[in-house]
Amino acid sequence: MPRTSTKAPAPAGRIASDYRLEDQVGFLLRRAYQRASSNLVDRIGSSDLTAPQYATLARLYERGALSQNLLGRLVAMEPANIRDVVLRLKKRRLVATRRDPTDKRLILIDLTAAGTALVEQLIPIEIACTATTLAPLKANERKQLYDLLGRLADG
Amino acid sequence: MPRTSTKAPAPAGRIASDYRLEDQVGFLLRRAYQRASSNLVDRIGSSDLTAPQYATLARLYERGALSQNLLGRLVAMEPANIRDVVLRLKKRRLVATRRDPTDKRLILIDLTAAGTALVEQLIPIEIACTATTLAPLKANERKQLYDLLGRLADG
DNA sequence: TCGATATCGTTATGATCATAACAATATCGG
DNA sequence: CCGATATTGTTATGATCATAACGATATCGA
Repeated sequence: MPRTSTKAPAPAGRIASDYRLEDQVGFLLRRAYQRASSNLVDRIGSSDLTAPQYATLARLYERGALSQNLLGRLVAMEPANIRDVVLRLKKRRLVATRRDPTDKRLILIDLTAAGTALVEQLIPIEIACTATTLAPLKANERKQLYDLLGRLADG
Repeated sequence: MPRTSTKAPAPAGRIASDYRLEDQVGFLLRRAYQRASSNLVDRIGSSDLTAPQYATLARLYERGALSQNLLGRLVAMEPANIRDVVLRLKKRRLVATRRDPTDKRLILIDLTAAGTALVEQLIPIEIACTATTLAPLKANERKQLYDLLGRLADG
Protein backbone atom coordinates (compact mmCIF):
# COMPACT_ATOMS: atom_id res chain seq x y z
CA MET A 1 0.00 0.00 0.00
CA PRO A 2 1.53 3.35 -1.05
CA ARG A 3 2.07 6.01 1.49
CA THR A 4 -0.20 8.96 1.11
CA SER A 5 2.57 11.39 1.90
CA THR A 6 6.30 11.42 2.32
CA LYS A 7 6.05 14.01 5.06
CA ALA A 8 6.00 13.00 8.67
CA PRO A 9 2.48 12.89 10.03
CA ALA A 10 1.26 16.06 11.69
CA PRO A 11 1.69 15.82 15.45
CA ALA A 12 -1.96 16.29 16.34
CA GLY A 13 -3.85 18.02 13.53
CA ARG A 14 -6.56 15.89 12.10
CA ILE A 15 -8.54 18.05 9.72
CA ALA A 16 -6.79 21.37 9.21
CA SER A 17 -3.36 19.81 9.26
CA ASP A 18 -1.88 22.60 7.17
CA TYR A 19 -3.04 25.30 9.54
CA ARG A 20 -0.41 27.28 11.40
CA LEU A 21 -1.04 29.88 14.05
CA GLU A 22 1.97 31.80 12.80
CA ASP A 23 0.15 32.46 9.55
CA GLN A 24 -2.53 34.52 11.30
CA VAL A 25 -1.92 38.28 11.24
CA GLY A 26 -3.51 38.81 14.61
CA PHE A 27 -0.99 36.56 16.28
CA LEU A 28 1.93 38.23 14.51
CA LEU A 29 0.63 41.68 15.38
CA ARG A 30 0.20 40.75 19.01
CA ARG A 31 3.76 39.47 19.29
CA ALA A 32 5.20 42.47 17.46
CA TYR A 33 3.30 44.81 19.77
CA GLN A 34 4.56 42.89 22.78
CA ARG A 35 8.09 43.47 21.58
CA ALA A 36 7.59 47.16 20.89
CA SER A 37 5.85 47.71 24.19
CA SER A 38 8.54 45.84 26.06
CA ASN A 39 11.23 47.96 24.40
CA LEU A 40 9.42 51.10 25.48
CA VAL A 41 8.93 50.05 29.08
CA ASP A 42 12.57 49.04 29.30
CA ARG A 43 13.53 52.59 28.43
CA ILE A 44 10.93 54.77 30.06
CA GLY A 45 10.03 52.35 32.83
CA SER A 46 12.04 54.37 35.31
CA SER A 47 9.38 57.04 35.00
CA ASP A 48 6.78 54.42 35.94
CA LEU A 49 4.79 55.23 32.84
CA THR A 50 3.17 52.54 30.70
CA ALA A 51 2.92 52.75 26.93
CA PRO A 52 -0.74 53.86 26.95
CA GLN A 53 -0.01 56.44 29.63
CA TYR A 54 2.88 57.81 27.61
CA ALA A 55 0.71 57.93 24.48
CA THR A 56 -1.89 59.90 26.41
CA LEU A 57 0.62 62.47 27.61
CA ALA A 58 2.17 62.72 24.16
CA ARG A 59 -1.21 63.36 22.58
CA LEU A 60 -1.97 66.10 25.05
CA TYR A 61 1.42 67.61 24.34
CA GLU A 62 0.68 67.62 20.62
CA ARG A 63 -2.86 68.92 20.80
CA GLY A 64 -3.23 70.85 24.01
CA ALA A 65 -6.29 70.52 26.22
CA LEU A 66 -8.79 67.92 25.04
CA SER A 67 -12.01 66.50 26.31
CA GLN A 68 -11.60 63.11 27.94
CA ASN A 69 -13.68 61.45 25.24
CA LEU A 70 -11.80 62.97 22.31
CA LEU A 71 -8.51 62.24 24.01
CA GLY A 72 -9.55 58.62 24.26
CA ARG A 73 -10.38 58.43 20.57
CA LEU A 74 -7.05 60.03 19.69
CA VAL A 75 -5.15 57.37 21.62
CA ALA A 76 -7.50 54.54 20.55
CA MET A 77 -8.99 53.84 23.96
CA GLU A 78 -12.59 53.25 24.97
CA PRO A 79 -14.24 55.81 27.26
CA ALA A 80 -14.08 53.46 30.22
CA ASN A 81 -10.38 52.86 29.68
CA ILE A 82 -9.18 56.40 29.03
CA ARG A 83 -10.99 57.35 32.21
CA ASP A 84 -8.80 55.05 34.28
CA VAL A 85 -5.62 56.24 32.59
CA VAL A 86 -6.54 59.87 33.20
CA LEU A 87 -7.26 59.09 36.83
CA ARG A 88 -3.82 57.57 37.30
CA LEU A 89 -2.09 60.46 35.56
CA LYS A 90 -4.13 62.90 37.61
CA LYS A 91 -3.15 61.16 40.81
CA ARG A 92 0.47 61.72 39.84
CA ARG A 93 -0.25 65.38 39.03
CA LEU A 94 0.82 64.94 35.43
CA VAL A 95 -2.54 66.14 34.14
CA ALA A 96 -5.28 68.33 35.56
CA THR A 97 -8.99 68.33 34.80
CA ARG A 98 -11.62 71.06 34.58
CA ARG A 99 -15.14 71.28 33.31
CA ASP A 100 -15.90 72.83 29.96
CA PRO A 101 -17.84 76.03 30.68
CA THR A 102 -19.93 75.82 27.53
CA ASP A 103 -20.69 72.09 27.52
CA LYS A 104 -21.30 70.72 30.96
CA ARG A 105 -20.88 67.14 29.76
CA LEU A 106 -17.21 67.57 28.95
CA ILE A 107 -14.17 67.17 31.13
CA LEU A 108 -11.15 68.97 29.75
CA ILE A 109 -7.74 67.44 30.36
CA ASP A 110 -4.64 69.61 30.59
CA LEU A 111 -0.99 68.74 30.93
CA THR A 112 0.46 70.18 34.12
CA ALA A 113 3.90 71.74 34.14
CA ALA A 114 5.26 68.50 35.59
CA GLY A 115 3.48 66.51 32.87
CA THR A 116 4.84 68.75 30.15
CA ALA A 117 8.36 68.49 31.50
CA LEU A 118 8.10 64.71 31.69
CA VAL A 119 6.84 64.34 28.11
CA GLU A 120 9.54 66.59 26.79
CA GLN A 121 12.05 64.39 28.54
CA LEU A 122 10.51 61.14 27.27
CA ILE A 123 9.83 62.03 23.65
CA PRO A 124 13.46 61.71 22.50
CA ILE A 125 13.70 58.47 24.45
CA GLU A 126 10.70 57.04 22.69
CA ILE A 127 12.02 58.10 19.32
CA ALA A 128 15.20 56.18 20.11
CA CYS A 129 13.07 53.29 21.29
CA THR A 130 11.20 53.21 18.01
CA ALA A 131 14.55 53.04 16.27
CA THR A 132 15.48 50.05 18.43
CA THR A 133 12.27 48.25 17.63
CA LEU A 134 12.77 48.92 13.93
CA ALA A 135 16.43 47.93 14.02
CA PRO A 136 15.89 44.61 12.21
CA LEU A 137 14.49 46.51 9.21
CA LYS A 138 16.18 48.60 6.57
CA ALA A 139 15.06 52.17 5.91
CA ASN A 140 12.85 51.36 2.95
CA GLU A 141 11.35 48.43 4.81
CA ARG A 142 10.41 50.66 7.71
CA LYS A 143 8.61 53.02 5.42
CA GLN A 144 6.78 50.11 3.86
CA LEU A 145 5.81 48.75 7.26
CA TYR A 146 4.32 52.08 8.29
CA ASP A 147 2.31 52.19 5.12
CA LEU A 148 1.00 48.66 5.55
CA LEU A 149 0.22 49.01 9.25
CA GLY A 150 -1.55 52.29 8.70
CA ARG A 151 -3.79 50.77 6.08
CA LEU A 152 -4.52 47.79 8.32
CA ALA A 153 -5.38 49.94 11.32
CA ASP A 154 -7.65 52.23 9.34
CA GLY A 155 -9.39 49.25 7.80
CA MET B 1 11.37 90.52 10.54
CA PRO B 2 10.96 87.43 8.32
CA ARG B 3 8.73 84.66 9.42
CA THR B 4 10.59 81.61 10.48
CA SER B 5 8.04 79.32 8.86
CA THR B 6 5.07 79.57 6.60
CA LYS B 7 3.35 76.78 8.47
CA ALA B 8 0.77 77.48 11.13
CA PRO B 9 2.25 77.25 14.62
CA ALA B 10 2.00 73.87 16.29
CA PRO B 11 -1.06 73.69 18.54
CA ALA B 12 0.73 73.01 21.78
CA GLY B 13 4.16 71.44 21.16
CA ARG B 14 6.93 73.58 22.49
CA ILE B 15 10.14 71.63 22.09
CA ALA B 16 9.49 68.50 20.06
CA SER B 17 7.07 70.25 17.78
CA ASP B 18 7.76 67.85 14.93
CA TYR B 19 6.93 64.78 17.02
CA ARG B 20 3.89 62.76 16.04
CA LEU B 21 2.51 59.81 17.94
CA GLU B 22 1.52 58.26 14.64
CA ASP B 23 5.17 57.91 13.74
CA GLN B 24 5.81 55.48 16.59
CA VAL B 25 5.65 51.81 15.61
CA GLY B 26 4.26 50.75 18.96
CA PHE B 27 1.21 52.91 18.51
CA LEU B 28 0.63 51.65 14.98
CA LEU B 29 1.06 48.04 16.07
CA ARG B 30 -1.37 48.49 18.93
CA ARG B 31 -4.03 49.90 16.65
CA ALA B 32 -3.51 47.25 13.99
CA TYR B 33 -3.79 44.53 16.63
CA GLN B 34 -6.96 46.10 17.96
CA ARG B 35 -8.42 45.90 14.49
CA ALA B 36 -7.36 42.30 13.92
CA SER B 37 -8.59 41.22 17.33
CA SER B 38 -11.89 42.98 16.83
CA ASN B 39 -12.36 41.25 13.48
CA LEU B 40 -11.76 37.90 15.12
CA VAL B 41 -14.11 38.44 18.02
CA ASP B 42 -16.80 39.61 15.61
CA ARG B 43 -16.60 36.26 13.86
CA ILE B 44 -15.91 33.75 16.58
CA GLY B 45 -17.49 35.74 19.39
CA SER B 46 -20.54 33.53 19.30
CA SER B 47 -18.37 30.77 20.70
CA ASP B 48 -17.46 33.10 23.58
CA LEU B 49 -13.79 32.57 22.88
CA THR B 50 -11.29 35.43 22.99
CA ALA B 51 -8.34 35.70 20.65
CA PRO B 52 -5.81 34.39 23.21
CA GLN B 53 -8.13 31.52 24.13
CA TYR B 54 -8.50 30.61 20.49
CA ALA B 55 -4.75 30.78 19.97
CA THR B 56 -4.29 28.43 22.91
CA LEU B 57 -6.71 25.87 21.53
CA ALA B 58 -5.21 26.17 18.06
CA ARG B 59 -1.73 25.56 19.42
CA LEU B 60 -2.87 22.46 21.26
CA TYR B 61 -4.54 21.26 18.10
CA GLU B 62 -1.31 21.71 16.18
CA ARG B 63 1.02 20.19 18.72
CA GLY B 64 -0.96 17.83 20.88
CA ALA B 65 -0.55 17.69 24.65
CA LEU B 66 1.85 20.28 26.05
CA SER B 67 3.01 21.33 29.46
CA GLN B 68 1.33 24.50 30.67
CA ASN B 69 4.61 26.38 30.63
CA LEU B 70 5.59 25.37 27.10
CA LEU B 71 2.08 26.04 25.89
CA GLY B 72 2.39 29.54 27.29
CA ARG B 73 5.64 30.17 25.48
CA LEU B 74 4.14 28.90 22.23
CA VAL B 75 1.29 31.39 22.45
CA ALA B 76 3.48 34.18 23.84
CA MET B 77 1.96 34.34 27.30
CA GLU B 78 3.60 34.58 30.69
CA PRO B 79 3.19 31.64 33.10
CA ALA B 80 0.76 33.59 35.25
CA ASN B 81 -1.38 34.47 32.23
CA ILE B 82 -1.51 31.12 30.46
CA ARG B 83 -2.57 29.67 33.78
CA ASP B 84 -5.71 31.80 33.85
CA VAL B 85 -6.52 31.01 30.23
CA VAL B 86 -6.15 27.28 30.85
CA LEU B 87 -8.39 27.55 33.90
CA ARG B 88 -11.15 29.17 31.86
CA LEU B 89 -10.83 26.66 29.06
CA LYS B 90 -10.84 23.86 31.60
CA LYS B 91 -13.96 25.22 33.25
CA ARG B 92 -15.65 24.99 29.85
CA ARG B 93 -14.36 21.42 29.37
CA LEU B 94 -12.44 22.41 26.24
CA VAL B 95 -9.16 21.19 27.72
CA ALA B 96 -8.23 18.69 30.40
CA THR B 97 -5.17 18.57 32.62
CA ARG B 98 -3.08 15.76 34.05
CA ARG B 99 0.24 15.51 35.78
CA ASP B 100 3.31 14.37 33.92
CA PRO B 101 4.28 10.99 35.41
CA THR B 102 8.00 11.49 34.90
CA ASP B 103 8.29 15.15 35.94
CA LYS B 104 6.08 16.03 38.85
CA ARG B 105 6.47 19.74 38.21
CA LEU B 106 4.63 19.63 34.89
CA ILE B 107 0.94 19.91 34.16
CA LEU B 108 0.04 18.51 30.77
CA ILE B 109 -2.79 20.12 28.87
CA ASP B 110 -4.93 18.12 26.46
CA LEU B 111 -7.69 19.16 24.11
CA THR B 112 -10.93 17.39 24.97
CA ALA B 113 -13.19 16.01 22.24
CA ALA B 114 -15.34 19.12 22.64
CA GLY B 115 -12.28 21.33 22.41
CA THR B 116 -11.07 19.56 19.30
CA ALA B 117 -14.45 19.84 17.64
CA LEU B 118 -14.61 23.54 18.45
CA VAL B 119 -11.16 24.31 17.05
CA GLU B 120 -11.89 22.41 13.89
CA GLN B 121 -15.00 24.49 13.49
CA LEU B 122 -13.23 27.78 14.20
CA ILE B 123 -10.04 27.33 12.17
CA PRO B 124 -11.68 28.00 8.79
CA ILE B 125 -13.47 30.96 10.33
CA GLU B 126 -10.22 32.44 11.56
CA ILE B 127 -8.59 31.91 8.20
CA ALA B 128 -11.43 33.89 6.65
CA CYS B 129 -11.03 36.48 9.36
CA THR B 130 -7.35 36.87 8.55
CA ALA B 131 -8.36 37.48 4.97
CA THR B 132 -10.75 40.20 6.11
CA THR B 133 -8.09 41.90 8.18
CA LEU B 134 -5.69 41.77 5.24
CA ALA B 135 -8.30 42.93 2.76
CA PRO B 136 -6.79 46.43 2.38
CA LEU B 137 -3.55 44.87 1.15
CA LYS B 138 -2.65 43.25 -2.13
CA ALA B 139 -1.21 39.75 -2.22
CA ASN B 140 2.42 40.81 -2.46
CA GLU B 141 1.91 43.39 0.26
CA ARG B 142 0.54 40.73 2.61
CA LYS B 143 3.59 38.62 2.07
CA GLN B 144 5.80 41.58 2.75
CA LEU B 145 3.88 42.42 5.92
CA TYR B 146 4.36 38.90 7.25
CA ASP B 147 8.05 39.08 6.60
CA LEU B 148 8.41 42.47 8.30
CA LEU B 149 6.26 41.57 11.31
CA GLY B 150 8.06 38.28 11.78
CA ARG B 151 11.40 40.02 11.88
CA LEU B 152 10.09 42.62 14.31
CA ALA B 153 8.60 40.04 16.67
CA ASP B 154 11.72 37.90 16.68
CA GLY B 155 13.90 40.93 17.36
C1' DT C 1 25.76 11.96 47.25
C1' DC C 2 24.46 16.56 48.04
C1' DG C 3 24.18 21.26 47.64
C1' DA C 4 23.77 25.14 44.21
C1' DT C 5 21.12 26.23 40.38
C1' DA C 6 17.34 26.05 37.21
C1' DT C 7 12.59 25.22 35.91
C1' DC C 8 7.57 24.92 36.73
C1' DG C 9 3.47 26.38 38.60
C1' DT C 10 1.19 29.55 41.93
C1' DT C 11 -0.06 33.83 44.19
C1' DA C 12 -0.51 38.69 44.46
C1' DT C 13 -0.66 43.31 42.59
C1' DG C 14 -1.68 46.71 39.35
C1' DA C 15 -2.63 48.26 34.54
C1' DT C 16 -4.86 47.65 30.25
C1' DC C 17 -8.71 46.10 27.34
C1' DA C 18 -13.74 45.45 25.55
C1' DT C 19 -18.64 45.52 26.46
C1' DA C 20 -23.06 46.72 28.29
C1' DA C 21 -26.07 49.54 30.91
C1' DC C 22 -26.96 54.01 32.84
C1' DA C 23 -27.64 59.24 34.10
C1' DA C 24 -26.73 63.88 32.63
C1' DT C 25 -26.40 67.07 29.15
C1' DA C 26 -26.77 68.79 24.08
C1' DT C 27 -28.70 68.91 19.84
C1' DC C 28 -31.98 68.51 16.48
C1' DG C 29 -36.65 68.30 14.21
C1' DG C 30 -41.30 69.27 14.29
C1' DC D 1 -40.86 75.23 22.63
C1' DC D 2 -40.15 70.34 23.36
C1' DG D 3 -39.70 65.64 22.82
C1' DA D 4 -36.68 62.16 20.30
C1' DT D 5 -32.00 61.38 19.57
C1' DA D 6 -27.07 61.70 20.26
C1' DT D 7 -23.00 62.44 23.00
C1' DT D 8 -20.26 62.33 27.28
C1' DG D 9 -18.80 60.33 31.26
C1' DT D 10 -19.57 56.66 34.81
C1' DT D 11 -20.17 52.04 36.69
C1' DA D 12 -19.78 47.16 36.56
C1' DT D 13 -18.03 42.82 34.86
C1' DG D 14 -14.74 39.82 33.06
C1' DA D 15 -10.49 38.85 30.35
C1' DT D 16 -5.87 39.87 29.24
C1' DC D 17 -1.21 41.56 30.32
C1' DA D 18 3.46 42.15 32.94
C1' DT D 19 6.12 41.66 37.12
C1' DA D 20 7.81 39.99 41.45
C1' DA D 21 8.06 36.70 45.03
C1' DC D 22 7.47 32.04 46.52
C1' DG D 23 7.40 26.68 47.24
C1' DA D 24 8.12 22.30 44.88
C1' DT D 25 10.64 19.58 41.93
C1' DA D 26 14.76 18.55 38.62
C1' DT D 27 19.14 18.90 37.21
C1' DC D 28 23.81 19.62 37.42
C1' DG D 29 28.50 19.77 39.37
C1' DA D 30 31.75 19.11 42.96
